[in-house]
Amino acid sequence: MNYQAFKRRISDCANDYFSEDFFENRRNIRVKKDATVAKNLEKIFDATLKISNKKGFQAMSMRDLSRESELSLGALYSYFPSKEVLLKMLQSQRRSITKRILEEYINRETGIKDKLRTAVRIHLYLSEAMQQWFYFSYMETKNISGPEQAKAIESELYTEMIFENILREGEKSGVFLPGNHQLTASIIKAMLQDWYLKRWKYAKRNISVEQYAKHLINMVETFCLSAEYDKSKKSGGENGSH
Amino acid sequence: MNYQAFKRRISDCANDYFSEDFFENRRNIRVKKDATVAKNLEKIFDATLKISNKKGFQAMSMRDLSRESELSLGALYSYFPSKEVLLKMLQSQRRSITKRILEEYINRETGIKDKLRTAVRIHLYLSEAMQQWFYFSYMETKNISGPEQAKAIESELYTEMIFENILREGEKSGVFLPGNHQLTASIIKAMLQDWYLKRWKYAKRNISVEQYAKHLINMVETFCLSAEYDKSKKSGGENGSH
DNA sequence: GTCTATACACAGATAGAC
DNA sequence: GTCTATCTGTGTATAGAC
Repeated sequence: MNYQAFKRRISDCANDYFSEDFFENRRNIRVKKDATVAKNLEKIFDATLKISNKKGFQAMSMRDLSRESELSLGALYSYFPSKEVLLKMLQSQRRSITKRILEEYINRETGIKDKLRTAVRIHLYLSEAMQQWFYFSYMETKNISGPEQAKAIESELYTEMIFENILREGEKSGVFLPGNHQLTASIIKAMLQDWYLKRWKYAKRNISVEQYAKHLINMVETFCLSAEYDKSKKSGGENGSH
Repeated sequence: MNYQAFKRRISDCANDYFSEDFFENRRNIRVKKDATVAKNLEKIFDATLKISNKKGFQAMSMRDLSRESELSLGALYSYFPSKEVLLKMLQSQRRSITKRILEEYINRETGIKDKLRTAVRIHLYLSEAMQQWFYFSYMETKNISGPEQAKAIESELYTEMIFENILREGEKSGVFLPGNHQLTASIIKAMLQDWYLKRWKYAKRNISVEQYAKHLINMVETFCLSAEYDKSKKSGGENGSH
């Protein structure tokens, strides 16, 4: 599975505006026809991400959004009742996609070593395919009050737990070394996040998502794999990172 | 050098509002007496960081700041001509401190392995001592236009270069393995940043900055140290991370 | 469904008394 | 040096025509 194949695979389900998770938001929308809703919501969400990633969600005015989305101020407000709810809708729609795809790919793997590799790789691929949203979500949800922030934290811990569980399970079967798996999982998460938080840097250096994935997997396995499973380390292994 | 010792050491110079780097900002301040300026600037900066870390700098109104800093709106404006300049002043003052201390400690080391350890450790200690500002700087400077953003990027790359150079130098003397040092340095930076970006998480888990530093150094050395220098790996070394 | 015009609140910044 | 009172622009959100 490389990035190109991944991107083709998810392109169908990416515009799913009427999945279960999103459905409660449907009542916020005054417009009747589903096709119109899907088309315009996508314009609105895209515009929101584009502007917010330049100057922040707070600093984005509804007039900015109106210009970029090519809908009038009045029209915008028939898709959401307030700017705050717009953010909630965007978050719930994108989070739903992300969770579904991540789980789908990880559950497909059986070997524990492959599970770790796939988790790293798919997370990177996802954040590459939806870079604007991942960045947005990281930067904006911290400033939101109440239940929306709680969901952001939950989401952070959820991904982390995936890695922690893989490491723990791997330790039991002797594939991974014992250690502070929670802390290691946190740090893996941090490394994954850097890919979308510093996209400008890696783009400038022509680091592809494949290269980054390899380097990261190499680093994690060097640290986590127990001796008998660790074939590549200190031997000039084939993957070339070292 | 542990964190407590570090904190005592830097507490004197932390409130240095009249160093060279900051001096050009002195003319923005209408108030004459240096002692008054230092006292009130600290109140203003602290309040700015406190409010901004809750809801973002954009969302912080001057009335919020007035309340928190216990200075009237009018008084505030005798310390800076605009909200935008306030941010510049805060950034230049804190950046100046950070750079000075980081260099001071790293240059003190001679052995290359110690240099790496100290760079990691002092960066973590600094971001622990000035957590609010590190967080603020990360979250806010992305949304700023022009030269201020350029400075943020420069600062990011500067720290990264410190690590890249250490790894490169260590490779020459056979202490570190060859590899993509730039990429490894990026990732080290990401791991360092996680400490202040996810402070809430580590606090809740009672992970101390010492523990985090140890884990991180262990991880980096496992990956970078060449075989003959790597004594702790796969042998249940004394530091207990594995 | 989408538009234009507008209500109303609150932001940043200043004036001038003390 | 610090205060209160106020100016002026821009923000979110709505009303009502088409």
